[in-house]
Amino acid sequence: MNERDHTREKYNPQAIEAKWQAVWQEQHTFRATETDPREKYYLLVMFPYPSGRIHMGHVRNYTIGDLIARFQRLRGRNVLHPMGWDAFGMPAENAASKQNVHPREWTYSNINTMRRELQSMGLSYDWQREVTTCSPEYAHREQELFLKLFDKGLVYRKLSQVNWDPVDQTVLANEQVIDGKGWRSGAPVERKELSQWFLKITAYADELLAGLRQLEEGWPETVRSMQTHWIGKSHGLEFAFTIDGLDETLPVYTTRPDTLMGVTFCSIAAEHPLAKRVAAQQPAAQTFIQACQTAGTSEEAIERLEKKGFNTGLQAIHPLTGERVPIFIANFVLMNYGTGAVMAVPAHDQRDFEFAKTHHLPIRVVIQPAGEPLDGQTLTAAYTGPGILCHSGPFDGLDNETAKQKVIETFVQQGLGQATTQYRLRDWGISRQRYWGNPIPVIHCPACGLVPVPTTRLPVALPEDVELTGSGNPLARHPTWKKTTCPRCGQAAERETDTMDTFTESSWYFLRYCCPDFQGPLDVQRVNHWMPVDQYVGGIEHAVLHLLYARFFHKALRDCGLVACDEPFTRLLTQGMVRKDTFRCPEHGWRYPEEVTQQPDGLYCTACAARIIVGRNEKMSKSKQNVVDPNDIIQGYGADTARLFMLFAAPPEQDLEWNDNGVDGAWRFLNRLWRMVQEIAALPAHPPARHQPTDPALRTLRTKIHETIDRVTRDVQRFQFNTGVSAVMELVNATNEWLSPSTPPDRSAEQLAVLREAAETAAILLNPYVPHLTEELWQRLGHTTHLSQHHWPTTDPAALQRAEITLVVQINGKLRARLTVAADASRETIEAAALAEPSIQHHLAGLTIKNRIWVPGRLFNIVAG
RNA sequence: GCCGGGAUGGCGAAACAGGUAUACGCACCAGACUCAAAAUCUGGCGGACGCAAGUCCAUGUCGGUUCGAUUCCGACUCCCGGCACCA
Repeated sequence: MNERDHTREKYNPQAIEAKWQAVWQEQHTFRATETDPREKYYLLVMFPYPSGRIHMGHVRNYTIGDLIARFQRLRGRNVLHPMGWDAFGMPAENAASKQNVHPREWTYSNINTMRRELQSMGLSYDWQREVTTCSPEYAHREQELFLKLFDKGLVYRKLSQVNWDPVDQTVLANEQVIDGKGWRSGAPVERKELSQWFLKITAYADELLAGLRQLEEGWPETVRSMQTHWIGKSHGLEFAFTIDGLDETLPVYTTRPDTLMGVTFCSIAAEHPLAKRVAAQQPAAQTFIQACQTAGTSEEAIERLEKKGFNTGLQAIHPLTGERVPIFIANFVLMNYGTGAVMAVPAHDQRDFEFAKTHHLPIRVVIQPAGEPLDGQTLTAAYTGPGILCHSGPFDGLDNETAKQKVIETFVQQGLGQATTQYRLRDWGISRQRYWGNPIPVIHCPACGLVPVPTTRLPVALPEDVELTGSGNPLARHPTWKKTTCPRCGQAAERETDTMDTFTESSWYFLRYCCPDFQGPLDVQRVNHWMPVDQYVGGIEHAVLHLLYARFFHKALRDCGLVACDEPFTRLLTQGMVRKDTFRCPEHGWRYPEEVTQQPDGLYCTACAARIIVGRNEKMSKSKQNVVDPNDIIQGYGADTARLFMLFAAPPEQDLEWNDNGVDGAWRFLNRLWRMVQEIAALPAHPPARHQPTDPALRTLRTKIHETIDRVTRDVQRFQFNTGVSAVMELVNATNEWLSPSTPPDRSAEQLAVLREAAETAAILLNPYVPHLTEELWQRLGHTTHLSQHHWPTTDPAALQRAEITLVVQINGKLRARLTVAADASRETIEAAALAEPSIQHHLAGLTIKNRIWVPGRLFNIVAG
């Protein structure tokens, strides 16, 4: 019987995982306290919406977060790693109306399921800090925060054009409208005018923009670029045209003051006050305006190609030339950007150009590019590039960038206009006409107007008895809930029936984690102990929505004195999606893998024998029938295998292709590791090596151990988790060489020492990846302390010194020979050895050496010709 | 259209800071063990030519810088993501 055969027990992940999860829970291993003197590290993962069960996206997100948390803990940090539930929202209401359960019941039941699932993954959360946003406690604290923002003047109510989702019967924020459709229902969004609550995010536009520069190191370029674009800051000139025959003016905003002399008409939005005035007198105008507003989205795409307008018959007078130009109501002018009216320069703006072509308006070139001169008659598209001004009176001959400044100066000097800054960003509309959200704590009093609910009368609780039909506003329909008295005058009054956008909850949950039990909005001391978040991990899909709102909310709370730092998330890691092949049958649509049969020439539908179309890898989703249930993997292979596969298959930012064979690979590796450590644990006990051994081969193994420590440490720090795994795999492979049956079973003391060091190092380096297995191996290696509370290993500089190195000999940059030499060999020795190599001599035959490039420790390149 | 990211074996991917391209894993092939299979172990595995030693070619395409380029620069193709009448 050889050494390997009596390998005792098999790796049993279910038993091991249950065992260690229980230990961690009982001993509160991952509890974080503010009194811990070690340096704090706040690791945050985006909390889930409790939709029912966890999916692979969650598994990936939380595995990555857990790896970082465990790594930082081993590195000696006091780690805060909390978890909670983003629990308000529409699905609960939909489920309620369909299944006749209360949204609260549905939500909490899902939370219980998902908490159990997350716990089965062995994630190192401090569950004591669990936060549930639909809890009366959280809603209470949020209402308090709302009132603080209200007092700060950051909340207001106004009549506004809203995006109305006709299916969900609710208002959507601009960010929630995707391709003109509701982000949730997918229904074409309509325009409607309603009184809405807003948070003044625009008051922070400049700071939100400037803050992105501060995040250059820690945030991905894509996210910063998306937010920059979303904020959309631009500089320009605001001035007014006088209107011929009317005693009012038409203010416009332009970023191209240099094209001022090319104006041949003006365009105003359909919702512009002037348009309404015109409509009052001209029925045709009214018809046109209505057409603009009711245009469905499907038609809108077509409509976008065509610039439509209605000539009001009014004339605008150019402030510098006095020229009269027509004013159009145009379907492409937006009311809520700039002034809702634009000066039109068809020669230098593509939209104006198209409009001018369809309405036969003059096109006047005022900027000439270097080279071929442009002619308005023959132009086929607007010229938007740089050039020299012409037909522009006093500005002729200036380059257009200088002209921008000159035109602005002229307007300012003559009191005709001013330099202004515009933002694309608009205030955050938070009103939702839903039940399952946090009520806006304001009372409408007929006498006193809008009166905030006094903090002593908070929280405004949701009524339990509510009828959910799936449409309209349940709170407004409730017979008694909204009836109350005015806190100011005591007269009968009504509650606000709008609830807050659920992005409000996720805008401060990371602050609540710092003090989940605090009897007040936020415990400033504890919040400032943990904030800012050192590392935030989540999906790229929140690049603008959540991540912009949260930054704003945090800054607003800072200005209320509740938190000190300027930016909430120092570093951001956006993980890629989990994808899988899709199968589609021409007859039956999307098919599950088990509904597909493999034939030599392809895949066929089991139901109808039609040939299957194998789609490209797509994000896992129920509709595509390409989901893999994480619970199946965890039950079949164990959480450690699932975690290892997730971390090994791709770097975190990249999309990950789910592959069953890859899961097998992870499983096999863990078994190999298990057997190896078992075998070493069975050898005579010996403390791990502290010094380099005398045996050269053994020295190489110990060098490998320390190189692995070095590589994994670097890889984890730069989030290259996959290569960290590779490094440990190499170490395991190298160590196994010493355990194979061919090696003699009588082992020297130094051999026992190095083998033990190898086993312990592999265990600890993999602990953040596969915590249960490594914890078990650690115990089996004879330790009584827990690996989760151990410290990360450091490298022995002596072990990293290789005695021999292999370097490369090149001729003209081409590899011609490899030399293994003593690490301290001199350049002369190596050059002589290199030139003595037969292959070098062969390739140098007939050539003269012109130059020698010497890279110590790496290569020697002979330049010859 | 604009902004951002990417393209390396049959596949997922690696290459710290311009210096051995294809580490690690998967799949596949061959062998060992087995009555057999699974598991495990050993070996092979970018392409072409060659008995072999070896030679040449290859990191989306084309060009440039360099002794040397997957890496830097320029142009292009394709893919992915975001934004899209923002004046």
